[in-house]
Amino acid sequence: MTTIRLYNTKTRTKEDFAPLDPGNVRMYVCGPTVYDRAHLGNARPVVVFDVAYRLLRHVYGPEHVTYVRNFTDVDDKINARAVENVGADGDVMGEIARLTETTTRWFLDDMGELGALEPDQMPRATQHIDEMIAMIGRLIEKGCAYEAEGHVLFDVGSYADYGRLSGRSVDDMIAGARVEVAPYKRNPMDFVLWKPSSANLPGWDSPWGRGRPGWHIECSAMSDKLLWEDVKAQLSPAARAHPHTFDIHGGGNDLMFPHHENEIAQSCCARPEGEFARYWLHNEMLQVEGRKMSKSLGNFFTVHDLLTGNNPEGVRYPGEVIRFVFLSTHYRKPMDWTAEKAKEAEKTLRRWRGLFEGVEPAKPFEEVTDFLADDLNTAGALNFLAHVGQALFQKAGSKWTVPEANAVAMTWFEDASRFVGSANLLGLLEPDLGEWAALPEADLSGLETRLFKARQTAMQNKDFSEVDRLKAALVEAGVEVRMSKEGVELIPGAGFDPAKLEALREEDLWQ
RNA sequence: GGCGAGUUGGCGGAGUGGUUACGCAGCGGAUUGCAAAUCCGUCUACACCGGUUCGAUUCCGGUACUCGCCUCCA
Repeated sequence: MTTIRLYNTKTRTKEDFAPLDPGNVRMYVCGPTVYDRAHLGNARPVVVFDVAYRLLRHVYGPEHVTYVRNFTDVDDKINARAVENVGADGDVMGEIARLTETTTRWFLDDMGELGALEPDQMPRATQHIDEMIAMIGRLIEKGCAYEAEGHVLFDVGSYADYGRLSGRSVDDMIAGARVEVAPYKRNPMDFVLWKPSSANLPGWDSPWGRGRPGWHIECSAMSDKLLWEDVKAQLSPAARAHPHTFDIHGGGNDLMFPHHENEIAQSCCARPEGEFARYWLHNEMLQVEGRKMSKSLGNFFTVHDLLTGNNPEGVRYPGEVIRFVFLSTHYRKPMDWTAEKAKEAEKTLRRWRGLFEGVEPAKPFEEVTDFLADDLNTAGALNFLAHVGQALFQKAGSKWTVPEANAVAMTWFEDASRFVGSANLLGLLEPDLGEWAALPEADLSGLETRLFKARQTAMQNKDFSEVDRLKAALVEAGVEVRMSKEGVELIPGAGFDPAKLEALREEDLWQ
């Protein structure tokens, strides 16, 4: 069996991944707060951990892997946005329900376009308030949390390892803290587990009055419930006895502190006989055109903006292209989204698509697995595929001899052609993904015939004016035109516009 | 200030203790109604300084620079 190696933030080393129970591999990833469209940065962890999920499924079997990603649907940002949006009826609660439901669906749609499989479970925070209240109660019992002015706070002084994941000491953090400290806090670093809520905002009854949970406790409670309490009876005896409750916890590295640090403190203190996640994975941040993505710099894009062409280039980037760009940078390196990169990605995909056209998808081959098993080396896997493509290409063009240097690549031919031929090759390990935003396709056969005939006539007349008009019209519709004596090839490009193409068919030019 | 990551040719980006990465762009040529595509050929590398070594871009130490997080933000 393939040994997966993962860089564990907790130990700062690449480790062999040994599941607590190979029959029940469990991964939790922090999901979005649902108050707006997902931006490009939100998408990176989704794609990264989608690859991790696929790899785990490939190695341990789909039925032996559980992936949980939450939706944070109770949060200050949601409340604030709802208050902003609310109509004349002043129904803030109704607006919150509408907002969270809509943005949740948007998120799933957009991520689906990027070829991300849906996690096995996608809990919403509001569905697990009871578990959060119970966990907070346990923390108070154990002396790790205290009530103050309607709030419940976690006492970081009660957890000796606080700061270990992110490599900070509490003293340093206090010294460097720039935020004003609420007077009721025992320690400036103490964070909120429960806070009061006003009557017009979401709130739940609790031993500490009507209120709502803090952000950090949500993930602790949901991961504990779904990846430990609900499944521990089915675990192997060894896994049940193991101090760790589940295998992998993932997220962006900006969540390392304070969010993940706080999760660890909460989960470990609520269950002092044990620990929490065994491997911690963090993806690096995304940049746009070399700079941090921010609204003020005007380089802020939602995934939807890129998919639909609502961006400075006015280009609709298929999800497949976006995914390719993501995968071409290792997840622990900063990734720079640039229009040029996206253009290159599309070109490469098209080239591969052409090479492997008509080849049936088949089972993945182990070379790709090996790359991914080495700490999710997606860039290496893509490079490997590029090599295979090169070999295939050279084999296809039989005019000349294949150089000795490519002899090794040639031996991959059989497996590679079957695998890479998949229209969904960026699934990398599971070629059959179902529907997602692939490169645009269109029926251009009639137009090809028309253009080819016009060109044949023109070759005899030596009058190419009509051919040029037809070509210009196609280019205008975003179609790439290739002509030769043998035939005409029309390829829809990034700027392809089906509506314009349909309009073309109606014109006399084409009759 | 604290914590962490990175620095490969014009650009992107793998990889390796000694042998061409690769792609894009460029240049020269073939082909071509124009063009595109394609083909052939070809130029630019491993931040800097030490150390280990027969030999380092690859390992170790230091310097410089860049970036991210520490603040709602993935």
